[in-house]
Amino acid sequence: MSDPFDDIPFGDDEPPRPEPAQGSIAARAMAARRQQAPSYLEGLNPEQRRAVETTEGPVLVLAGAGTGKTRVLTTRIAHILSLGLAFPSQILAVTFTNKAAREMKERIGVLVGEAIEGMPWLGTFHSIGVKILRRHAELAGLRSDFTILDTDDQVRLVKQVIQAEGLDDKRWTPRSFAHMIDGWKNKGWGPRDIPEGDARAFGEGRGRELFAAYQDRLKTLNACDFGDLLCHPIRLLRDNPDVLAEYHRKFRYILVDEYQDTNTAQYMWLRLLAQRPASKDAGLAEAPAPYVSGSASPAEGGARDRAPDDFSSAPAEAGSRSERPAVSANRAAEGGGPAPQGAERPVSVNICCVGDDDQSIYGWRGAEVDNILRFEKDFPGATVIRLERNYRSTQHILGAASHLIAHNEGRLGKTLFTEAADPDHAKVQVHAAWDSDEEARAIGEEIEALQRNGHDLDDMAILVRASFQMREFEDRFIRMGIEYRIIGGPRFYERMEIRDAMAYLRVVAQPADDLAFERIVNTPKRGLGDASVRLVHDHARARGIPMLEAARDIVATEEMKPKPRAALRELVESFDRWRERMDRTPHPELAETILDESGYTAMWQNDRSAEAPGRLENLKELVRAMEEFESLRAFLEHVSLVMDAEQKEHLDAVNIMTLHAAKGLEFGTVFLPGWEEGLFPHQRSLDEGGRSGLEEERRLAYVGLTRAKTNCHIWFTSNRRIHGMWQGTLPSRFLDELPAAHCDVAEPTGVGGGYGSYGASRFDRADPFSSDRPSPGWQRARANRTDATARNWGSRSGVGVERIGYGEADSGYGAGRKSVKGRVIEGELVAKSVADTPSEFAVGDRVFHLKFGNGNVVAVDGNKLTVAFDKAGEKRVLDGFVERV
DNA sequence: CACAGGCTAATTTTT
DNA sequence: TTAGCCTGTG
Repeated sequence: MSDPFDDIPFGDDEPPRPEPAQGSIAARAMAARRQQAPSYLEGLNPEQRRAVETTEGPVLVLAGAGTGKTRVLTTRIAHILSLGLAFPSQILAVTFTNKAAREMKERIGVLVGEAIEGMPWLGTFHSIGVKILRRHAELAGLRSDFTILDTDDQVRLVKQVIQAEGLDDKRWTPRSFAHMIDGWKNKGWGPRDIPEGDARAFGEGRGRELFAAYQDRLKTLNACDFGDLLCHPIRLLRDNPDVLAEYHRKFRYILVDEYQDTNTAQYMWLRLLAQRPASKDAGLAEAPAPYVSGSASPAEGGARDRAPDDFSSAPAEAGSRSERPAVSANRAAEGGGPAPQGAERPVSVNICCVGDDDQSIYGWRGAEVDNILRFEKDFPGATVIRLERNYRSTQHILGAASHLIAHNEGRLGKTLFTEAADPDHAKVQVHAAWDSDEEARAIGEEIEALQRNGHDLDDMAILVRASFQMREFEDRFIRMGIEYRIIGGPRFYERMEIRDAMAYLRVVAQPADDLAFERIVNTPKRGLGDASVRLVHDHARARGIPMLEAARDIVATEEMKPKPRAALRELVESFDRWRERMDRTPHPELAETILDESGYTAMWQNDRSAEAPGRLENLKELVRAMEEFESLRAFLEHVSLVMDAEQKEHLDAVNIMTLHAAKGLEFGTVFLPGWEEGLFPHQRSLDEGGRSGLEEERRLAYVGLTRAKTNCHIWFTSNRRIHGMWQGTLPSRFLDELPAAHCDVAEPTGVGGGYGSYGASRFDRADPFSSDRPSPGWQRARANRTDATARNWGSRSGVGVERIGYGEADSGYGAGRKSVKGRVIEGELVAKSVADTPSEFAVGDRVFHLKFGNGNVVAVDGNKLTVAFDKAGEKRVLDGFVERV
């Protein structure tokens, strides 16, 4: 019904789609198509075709930039479906971004024809993680309607935990701890798995306890952070072999996009699903999983078709399949003849990973290039296919990129080449500018010139290392009247108004969602300030109930002053009303009602600021977007995981984005500004990542270069404003790593003749591109980095020392001060009222209340007491807030 | 509760 | 330089 996961019961392997009746025209057409090479295979080059047709066993496709990676992936799926090797629901295909998943779905649709059922298991690691987790939530200690917290919620929760532990959240910032937790979860670690050193490094050595406390809070909130969406399924599958076996039987084919970006948790997750450890006992070999039996006895029809449980039902196209022997599922079995399952080799599903180690640029968020480098060891007998035939760029661009990336060590090694005739394409142009101002102006002028020559702005891009560089271009382009668009700004669901609105909806759908409740309890302003919220919060924690329930308790008493109390009662009643309407009102309508009645819409209507109209517009868009979903819950899930801002404008505009955001895209002309030491490679990568940091920066440069189809312009400046101060800069060492044969030093065309004072550089020499690596420019850059650059870019040492000194001096008094206040009070509450649900107070008891002072209990009603206070008179209070004297 | 002023930190970003 | 956050004041 309205349950978002009702529509994916385990029986989804039987898509309710009509099969063409045997002998029907459709069936004959399908059969005919199988005789000859299907049309979708046409136009693939031999390597691509091999990657598509090697459906069995582990396959690693090393797909260089512009070699048709997505095409291979989608065609491979189409191929599997078209041969009837599996149902759509038996193919697990994972990507990193929703965008990639969407594109893949679309392209498969085109290949296979729209008749194909959607692929339920094509999605991001996280969305598939959720799907698994919803089904088996109870095995992870959650209810299946758990909430997914985004980064913001996560940080707020971490902050609460840090404060509850009595730590100073200045010294131990929630942000950094949330980051640490993410790091741990990227490795698949729970509180007990983290190394002692890590645990000691935070919160006065209490990192582990804090982590555990955080996980505890998540559990009580019935919530997951993003990391949990990977970690819970891993633990769940590992601890429940029967569940794992179900998925083993279910997924016949696994495909992974951008494998070089997988982190350790994702890797564990994949290996769990893709591989069973070698079975040691004969018993298992006799009763193998269906796909193993299929390979051991590839008889037609086969037991595999009639496998007893709904996970393993094979395609129902009986007619077509019996013509082909069931394909053996793994190489180990293939080689060993019948019943080789007892072998040491782990049994792998048909897993196909596609990636490019040279484009691994997400190490900083946990990606392990090592995963791709190790593939052949992990999956013995793997087929490795290299795609090196590039369809995107000119010889010069490929030459420059290849030469640059060759400076990295530990690559799997690919060399891109193009077969396209390469008449007189321009070499990669290297430009120097005096400062970033001139850089932006010159690029703007070049763009105008190109535009005059009939080039589309859409086909040009400026790829920067860091987003602060964008502003310079925006300013310039506005002044010059060049249309531009920024790719990768803030996301739709990250906007304040959207998050607020979502918080309302979340509280309605999930009353235990305290984080959402806290977010909107005083938005719009209701006069419920810190003190009121704290009261509710403390009561909720003390009794282990959701804040909304705590609020309900509190408004029945006189704990609060009349004004906030009335406001809170109003809010509680509103939520009751909305929840009551939830099941009988269409959810978009309900959302409108909520935003209206809560005063949220009015708040923005009364706001005179410039953004207010846009925010109202966004709210409307939110409501509109809801219409596409079956239920409020389905919608909530979509937003937390998937929803992103759509680019509406269709006008011709230059694209401005970071190098990271550019991965996977291509443009006729690409501008790469800011190739200076300290900016690119970025000082921080160097400081924190050492050599591997540098190599990742170099891969980023490689990604930048390979985005260009025909023209590529690299720029560096002699001066750049860093944190508001002008600094002299040195050309990037990457410039020295470009091959002379494919690059030109552009003549200065700029008006102000700007870069003369850049000083002696290799660009003044006759042969600027000497190929020996430690060229003068590089050496100079390195020599200078310690003084000029390090100073300019604030290398950590100086600041770090200072910080440690400050921190230690501060920790004693800072932490002490905070903890007394926050912790003790809370501790008392917990100690007292958790123990006794019915009140431990009796009529006649003498009690003390923080606000009302001493008094005598005159009536007891559950956890609510009526007390005759000596000074304040008779009041209704919560037992949690008084103590016996 | 709202606002002003001080302090801090300052890549990359998906889910 | 600047934006965002926190603290202290009215």
